Amino acid sequence: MQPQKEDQQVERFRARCRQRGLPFTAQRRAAYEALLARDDHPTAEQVFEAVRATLPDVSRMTVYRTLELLVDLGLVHKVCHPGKVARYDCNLHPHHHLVCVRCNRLVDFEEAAFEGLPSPRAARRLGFEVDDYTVQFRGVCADCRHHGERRSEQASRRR
Amino acid sequence: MQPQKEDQQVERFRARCRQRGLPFTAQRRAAYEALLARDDHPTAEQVFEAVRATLPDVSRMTVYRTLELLVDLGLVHKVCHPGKVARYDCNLHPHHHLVCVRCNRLVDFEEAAFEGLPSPRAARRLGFEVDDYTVQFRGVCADCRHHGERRSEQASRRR
DNA sequence: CTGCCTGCAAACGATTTGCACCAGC
DNA sequence: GCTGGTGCAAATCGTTTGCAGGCAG
Repeated sequence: MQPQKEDQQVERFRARCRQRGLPFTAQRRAAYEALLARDDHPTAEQVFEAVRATLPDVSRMTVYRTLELLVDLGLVHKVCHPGKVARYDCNLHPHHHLVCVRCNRLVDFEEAAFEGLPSPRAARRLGFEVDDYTVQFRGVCADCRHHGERRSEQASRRR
Repeated sequence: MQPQKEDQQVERFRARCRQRGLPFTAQRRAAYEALLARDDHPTAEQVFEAVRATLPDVSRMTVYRTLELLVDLGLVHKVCHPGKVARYDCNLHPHHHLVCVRCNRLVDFEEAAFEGLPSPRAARRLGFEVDDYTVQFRGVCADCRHHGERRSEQASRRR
C-alpha cells in the first residue's frame, strides 16, 4: 500500500474517533498502521507483535480492543474463514477468497468477472441491508493436492 | 429435510466409513443425524446437546471428533463466519450467506441469480482446484438496524 | 485379535473481564 | 476535571491431547 494512501486512512481513523468523541491515542494509531502495512489477514497477535516494534510497552489488550474498534467504525473487516483465531483485513476493496478445505489457507484475489453482482432479493425479504459482498471459492490448494497437508491455523500467508 | 433423504445421507456416511476402513458406530450415526435434523449452523456444543437426547452417555469429545470426521469425508461443511466457535452445516447444496457485521448473525439463502458463476481464472493461476462457492453478503440485519444490538455469538438462529 | 473409538481429565490458547491508574480533550 | 483508555492479571470458554479400557470388523 502506498504511503500517502496509508496516511489518508490514518486520517480517516482520527476523524471517526473525533466524530464519536473518542480519544485518538498513539496506541490506536500504531495498531492501525501496523495493520495497514500488511496485505494479508493478520491475527490480533501478529498485529500486537508488529505494534511492539514501535511501542514496546503496548499491551496485547489494547491491540485487541483497537482492532474491534476499527471493525466497529467500519474501517476494517473481520475476515470470514474456517479457522478459530480472528483475522483482520484493512483492505475494503471488493475482493474474493479462495479457501482450502484441507489446510484452511485463505487467499485473496480480485477478478472482474465477479464485480457487480446484484443485491440479493432475499436480503430485502429478510430485512438485511447489504453493503458489499465477497465470493468464497472452496477448494484444495496446490500444496494440499501435492503433499497430503492437514488442517492448520497457517491459513493465510504473505502473498 | 425429508426423512428418506436423511436416511440416504446416513447411508452415505456409513459407506464412506467402510471405504476408509473406519468403524461406523452408534455415536457417529447419532451425531450426524442430530446435525441433519437442523437447518441452521449449530456449534459442536449444540450438536452434543442434541445427541445426548438419544445417547445420554455420549462424550462431548466424540461429537467434536465425529464432526471433524464428517468435514474430512466431505459430508459436512465447516461454515466460514466471523465468530470464534466452529459451526457446521450439513447442507451441501450451493447456497449463499447474509452476514450481519454488527451481531455476526449468519443467514442462508438460495437465489437463482447467483448460480453458475464461472470458476475464477485466478484459482488456476494460484494452483487452486475449486469445488464450489458461496457468496457472502455483508450488511446489517433488521434487529441491529432497529435496536442497537451488539456483536454476539448468537450468529445463527433457527429459520 | 487388532486397530480404531470412546470417554475422561488435564492442558491449551485465544479472547474477555475487572480493576486501579493515567491521559486526551 | 471528567470520561474513556491502558495495562495487568485472573477468568472464561471452545477445543485439543494423552491415555486406559472397550468395541467393531
